[in-house]
Formats: sequence, C-alpha cells, structure tokens
Amino acid sequence: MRAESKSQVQETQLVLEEFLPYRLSVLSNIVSGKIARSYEERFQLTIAEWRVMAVLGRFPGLTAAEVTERTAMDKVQVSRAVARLQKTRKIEQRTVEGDRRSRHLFLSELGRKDYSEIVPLARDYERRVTSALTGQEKVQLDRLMDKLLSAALSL
Amino acid sequence: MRAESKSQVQETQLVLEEFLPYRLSVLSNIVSGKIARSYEERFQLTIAEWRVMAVLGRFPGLTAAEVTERTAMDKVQVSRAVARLQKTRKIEQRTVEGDRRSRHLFLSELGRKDYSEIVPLARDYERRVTSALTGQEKVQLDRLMDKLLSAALSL
DNA sequence: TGATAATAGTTGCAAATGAAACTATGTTGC
DNA sequence: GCAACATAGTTTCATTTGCAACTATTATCA
Repeated sequence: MRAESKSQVQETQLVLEEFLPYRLSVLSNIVSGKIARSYEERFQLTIAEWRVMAVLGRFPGLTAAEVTERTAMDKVQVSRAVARLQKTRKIEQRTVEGDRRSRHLFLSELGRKDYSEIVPLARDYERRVTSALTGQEKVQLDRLMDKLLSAALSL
Repeated sequence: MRAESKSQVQETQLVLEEFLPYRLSVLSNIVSGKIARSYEERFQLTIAEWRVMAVLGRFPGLTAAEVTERTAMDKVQVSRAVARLQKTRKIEQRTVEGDRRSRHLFLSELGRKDYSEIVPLARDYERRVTSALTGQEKVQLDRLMDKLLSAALSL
C-alpha cells in the first residue's frame, strides 16, 4: 500500500480543497480577477469587453456572431459588450454587404490604442503568473488543460 | 531557432485562445458548470450552497465565518447560501456558547442524505474528467495548479 | 410568389451579485 | 463601568446576469 499524494478521506466525504471543479474555479477567479481588475480600472473595460476587443484586434471585421464563436461568450453578452464598446467609441462597425442583419466590427483608433497598451500588460501578467514554471511545465500545463477541456466537453 | 509549442504571433497581438486567464476561465466554466448543473437540477442547489454543504459535511459545527474561510466565498455569499439552506431544511444551527452573534452550522438529516448522494456523484464526475490523464499527469496537474495559485496570489 | 422557417442581434424582466451600510453583540482600555 | 472599537452576520440598493421573447432580415421550398 503506497502513499497517496492526496489525503485519504473516507469515500463518503469530499475534500473541497482537493475537488477539481472547486480548485479550477478558485484558481480561475484569482488569475482572471487580478488581470481583469487592472484593465477594468485603467481602461474601464469589463472582461467581456476586453475579450471582444482582443478578438477584433486579431481578426478585424468579424461579426457579432463570429465574435461569439471565438470567445466562448454567448450572443447576449457579446451584444451588450459591443453596445458598450460603441458607446465608448472603442469599436466601429460597417454593415455586411448583402446582409443587413449583421455588421463587421472593427477597433476604432481609440480601441487600437487601448488594445496596444493592454496586450503587453496582459502578456506581462501571464509571464509573471507562469514564471514559477519551467519551460517543460508550461508545455505540460497546456497539454493538461487541453485534455481536461476535451474530457469535460465530451461528457 | 527552435520551434515553439504556441503559434508565434507578433508581440503586438494577443491570441485569446492561448491566454492563460482566458483558458482557465473557459475550462473552469465548463468543468464547474457541468457538475453544478447536475446538482442544481437534481437537488436544487447552487454552487454556493453545495460548497457550504461540502464543508459542513466534513466539518460539522463550523460558524458562517469559518465556512467563509474554507470556501473562498465572501461572507455575503455564505450568509445567503446559509439562509437558503435553512429554508430548505438542509442545515440546522445552534448558538455558539458564549457568543450570541454566531451559530454553529450542521447538516440536517435531509442535508446529510443529499450530501451522501452528491459526494459519489461529484467524485465520479471528477474521475471522468481526469480519466484522460495518467497518474503522473494528475500529480503534475496538482502541482501546477498549486504553483499557479501561489504565483497569482503573490502578485 | 408567398408562407414557413432560420438567423442576427436586441430587449425586457426576474433573479443573482457585490459593495457598503447596518444591527447586534463582544472586546479593550481607561 | 463605559466609550471606542472590533467582529458576526444581514440587509439594502444599484448593477449585472441569463433566459425567453422579440424585431428585422434572409433563406427555403411548395
């Protein structure tokens, strides 16, 4: 009988601090929360707005539906984020040729300015969070998250 | 110049799907969301309520403040979850000897019954999500999450 | 063509959330 | 003993969310 890495509690109990969904939730809240707070206060952006800007920075001209696909957000969230980003003049839009229901979305001058300031900030934050990991471990982390995600999705 | 595991995009852009806070958030939403939905519909429990029950199952008699410490929830969340759990008769309380501000909280008969049904469900779910990982990888995952968490906390 | 269904995006409304103020009780130090 | 402060937990209120219903437009096909 070998030692286990996790404390052995009776089968009939559950150790919350070791329960994967709980741990992921806590970790995600801390990691996302910290960076989010920094661009919320410095740029008046919610996470949803930042996500929309992030994909538009890389793929200018996406429609709201396409943004939805790429961000794991739902269409209501996207719609609201887009509305706020319009109001704050961070994005612009152009009707889609031949389909008046949707519009191509683009970062405005101002949006691109903010985007170009946030990107290094975000990269730097990520770098600091992962700085305790070796290169090996970072690769491993990617792999593990991919595996978990597809396992969870397939349930 | 060696190959990188992540696609190399210009320094000036950010690939959302590779950005750690985003990935963690998506992963956590999927992983926590699926299990949460199952006990939400089967037992009418929110995540917050389940967390409170989980710690009370293991540590009967905690006060609300102690539950707060152990769950990464804030005291308002705990207060509300406790109120709902009272109303649905899943927990009971007993005034703390010598301090009438707080009460010891316990799962009721009904609460213990639900708890004992949810625990195997939760364990099984976790097992299925991690079934794609080798034993080694599971250990690795624990280590990596710990490292990330303390790195993020120390920023 | 014209009815039916599908898609893009928005809005209304009820419920959930978060921050700050609040009540009640306890503690400390003079 | 009694201010002043601290702590436990609750409530209020404004904001955010999530879902379903909605409008507008486009596609299908009889």
